Amino acid sequence: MELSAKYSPNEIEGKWYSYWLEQRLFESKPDHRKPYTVVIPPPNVTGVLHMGHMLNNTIQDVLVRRARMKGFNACWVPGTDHASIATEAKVVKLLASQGIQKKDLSREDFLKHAWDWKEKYGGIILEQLKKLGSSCDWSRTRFTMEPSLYQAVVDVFVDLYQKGLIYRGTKMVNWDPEGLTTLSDEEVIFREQYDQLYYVKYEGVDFDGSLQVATARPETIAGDVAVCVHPEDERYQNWIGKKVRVPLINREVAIIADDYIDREFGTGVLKVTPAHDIHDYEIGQKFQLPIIDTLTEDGRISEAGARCIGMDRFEARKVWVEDLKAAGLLEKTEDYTHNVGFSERTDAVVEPRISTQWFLDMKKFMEKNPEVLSSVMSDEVRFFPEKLKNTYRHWMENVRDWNISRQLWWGHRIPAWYSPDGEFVVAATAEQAQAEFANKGKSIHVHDLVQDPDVLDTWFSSWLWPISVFDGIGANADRSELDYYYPTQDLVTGPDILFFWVARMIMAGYEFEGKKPFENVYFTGLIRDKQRRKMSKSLGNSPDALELIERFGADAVRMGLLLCAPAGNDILFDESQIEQGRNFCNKIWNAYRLVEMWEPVEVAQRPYEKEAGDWFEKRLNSALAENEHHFGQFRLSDALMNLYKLVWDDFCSVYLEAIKPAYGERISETAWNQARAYFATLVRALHPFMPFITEELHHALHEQKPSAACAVSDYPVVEVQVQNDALDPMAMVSEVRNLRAQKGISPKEALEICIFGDPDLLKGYGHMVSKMANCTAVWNPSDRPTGAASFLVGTLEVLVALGQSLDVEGEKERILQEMNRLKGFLKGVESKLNNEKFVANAQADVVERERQKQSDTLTKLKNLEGQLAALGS
RNA sequence: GGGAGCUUAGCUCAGUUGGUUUAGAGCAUCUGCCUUACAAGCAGAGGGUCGGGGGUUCGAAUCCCUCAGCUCCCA
Repeated sequence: MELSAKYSPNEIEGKWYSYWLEQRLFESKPDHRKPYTVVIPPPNVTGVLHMGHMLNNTIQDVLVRRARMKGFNACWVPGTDHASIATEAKVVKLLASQGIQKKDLSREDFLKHAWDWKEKYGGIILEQLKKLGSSCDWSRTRFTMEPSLYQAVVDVFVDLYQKGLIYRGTKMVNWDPEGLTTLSDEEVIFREQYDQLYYVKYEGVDFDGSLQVATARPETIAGDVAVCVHPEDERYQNWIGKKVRVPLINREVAIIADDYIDREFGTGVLKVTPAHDIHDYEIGQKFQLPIIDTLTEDGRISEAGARCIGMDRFEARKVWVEDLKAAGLLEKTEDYTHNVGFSERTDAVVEPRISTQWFLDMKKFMEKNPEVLSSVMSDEVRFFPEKLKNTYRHWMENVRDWNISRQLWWGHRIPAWYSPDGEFVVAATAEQAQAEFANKGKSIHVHDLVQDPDVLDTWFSSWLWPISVFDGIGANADRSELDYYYPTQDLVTGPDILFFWVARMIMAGYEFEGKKPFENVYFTGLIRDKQRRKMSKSLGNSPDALELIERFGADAVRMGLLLCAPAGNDILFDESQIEQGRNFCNKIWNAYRLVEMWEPVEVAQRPYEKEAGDWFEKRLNSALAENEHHFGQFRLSDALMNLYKLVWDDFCSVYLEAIKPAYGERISETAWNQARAYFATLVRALHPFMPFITEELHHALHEQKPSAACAVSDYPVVEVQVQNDALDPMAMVSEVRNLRAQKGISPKEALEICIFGDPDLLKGYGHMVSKMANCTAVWNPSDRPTGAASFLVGTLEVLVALGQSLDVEGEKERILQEMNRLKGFLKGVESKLNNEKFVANAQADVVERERQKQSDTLTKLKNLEGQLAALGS
């Protein structure tokens, strides 16, 4: 069969993915084996595959495939997240483009549209993950809003309410004026913004003169209910307790004093606007001040705002500034840089707003579940990279109550029921709510109960994911699978959802199962472009993930992403990395072509074949041993690089070249079989990283009849503990080749080299060295050749007779330089050895090593002196 | 403003409790090669006073102090 010189991934990837699915190799059922469980971070149901997903899922797939080959019962559970606010925003936008406003729709009609959208686009991303090669158990695909998972969320809410961990309260929350919903603290993204700081004059009522107040938000002046200074601020002592007039509004408000005030900021006078700032709100509470909410829910000026009513808050700011200026009340303006909160989903500027919402009491929760923090700090749950433990602790120690209600329709509806007079109970169903009311002595007809219109924060369902995908939570829990698969082993996710998701899964794990949800968390980096910019739609710097797979092949893309992706490090994406992956696939492919091309013959194994096999076997075993270590530390890019070099350098450039039959000869059957066996081992070691090409070659190398698919074959194990050679024979080969390059001697021209030193140093590799360097070696001849170029390999001295063509002066110069370098080195070594404190204090093996260095260097210097003398001085 | 972390070759990164032949890798670069597996290739080479300064130590990329620059998290 003629094989193309170029590897074509497109022809084989689809074939093997179908094969894996037909053989049901990714499906998992509880059995006698140890489980290895991974739950996918469920992508948004409306999402499409982007670079972040590819990285994340490639890492998961590497871990899962390796575990599967190692004989674990590997179970990778896929699924999607309903993504309440994100999906609702998309549906609203889609409807708007069709001329339909959400407010004109009933809840039922809107949800129908949303489900239609979900049916149409939901799961696209899962199909895309298959293109990447993800070995998920697709028969287990879950969705956070499917009936049983929905029910689990409702049951959990009721349970936590009954335990007193959930409460309904009125406080200042984050309000998204575009999404028209509250947000948790974690959904507010602070970004630095350049603004103006306005110095506004508040005229005295019962004193002459005025106070100057610095504010960035003049449009909220109508909500001012006081001005506040620091009690010890000498500038304002006389005015505390007096009154000023709110500019343009003319309301008289008191001058109060509180040590919250930062005297250095602005003029040291704060306008107190409790409805629109969390700190002002707290001061307002303390001084029992009224609250004047001057904004509407969509961020416009309300009736209470007195001026600019109905105008957008930022438009109103401009008008306010103009009017203040016109009235002579704006005294100065200065540039001002501060952090402004934006909605994670809609990017609208978030408003602090007083509102009645549902909260999870974090303080009580953590008191009840101290393991949530301690398990991470003690490495019961291990974080990779470890530094994120600090971030986690900081968050846990400062976290405020979790606002879990959202003013949306798409999501799990809050199971709270209100009687006509406004009282509420929490219950899973209306009937149970009715019973609850009856217990309280209230007889209410089911039809008169009104369910809370709000839904729950998306993360209030995803925090159950590692439990709920196994149907192990809620009133209808079935523990049979959960007991087998839980706790899961590894979680792979981005650091951006450490608080949103990882922390809360740990919370749910301990609260509902009394156990951690996973053993290890691997945090990937963010994918950035070459200029370190985040990938984003608006910048247009995000490559089309599927198109990359189409162009380069999934294996190449996976490799390109992994090569430079240590845990927690951002990935600077560059297409050249994917090219490197593609080139590697091509290299492997061509290695296969070479091996297949050979026609073995039944003769005794040749010495160079034997030596090359011995050499490669050592490399193979030490690389496999190193990789066990790398995987233990989740150092996937190191493990991959290790295999890359093993295949490209050691296997292809050295081993295959070494056993390659000379022109007109044929490889021995023994060597050929050995080469194919090594190749098959490499293929299996590479499989977790590059599943497609390895599956193809696995079948090819077993002549289409492997005992099992590569995906479920045995992961290569380390055969023997490797004893490193005293001298790498390839160092000798490189030096000879270097000499050829320097002297312009063709590789085709055979050389005779004289080696002085201990022949044992190259023992067992003589034939291989001869073949690779195209030379014959004479050991320790009695006569030194004249006119010889020389070099050192370790302590071995090598001479190559060049006769007339030798540049004697140049050679001398080179030797002198090398001697100088060695003398400097020797000086360093000897100053250590002559230092009594070193010899006395350093560990014995360290001292011994220095002695070895000394003697080796002296040998080298002696050799060089001999060479110099031989050249004539 | 509070906290965490980073700074090693042109680029991206390793560097294990301070000592492993006076710092390693991949990519990029340079030189020579169309050698019948692969030019998506082969062979070879060059390149860093480990951000600056100070200290501890027999010994510092590694520990401490300080200065400068950068990143992330939280408010």
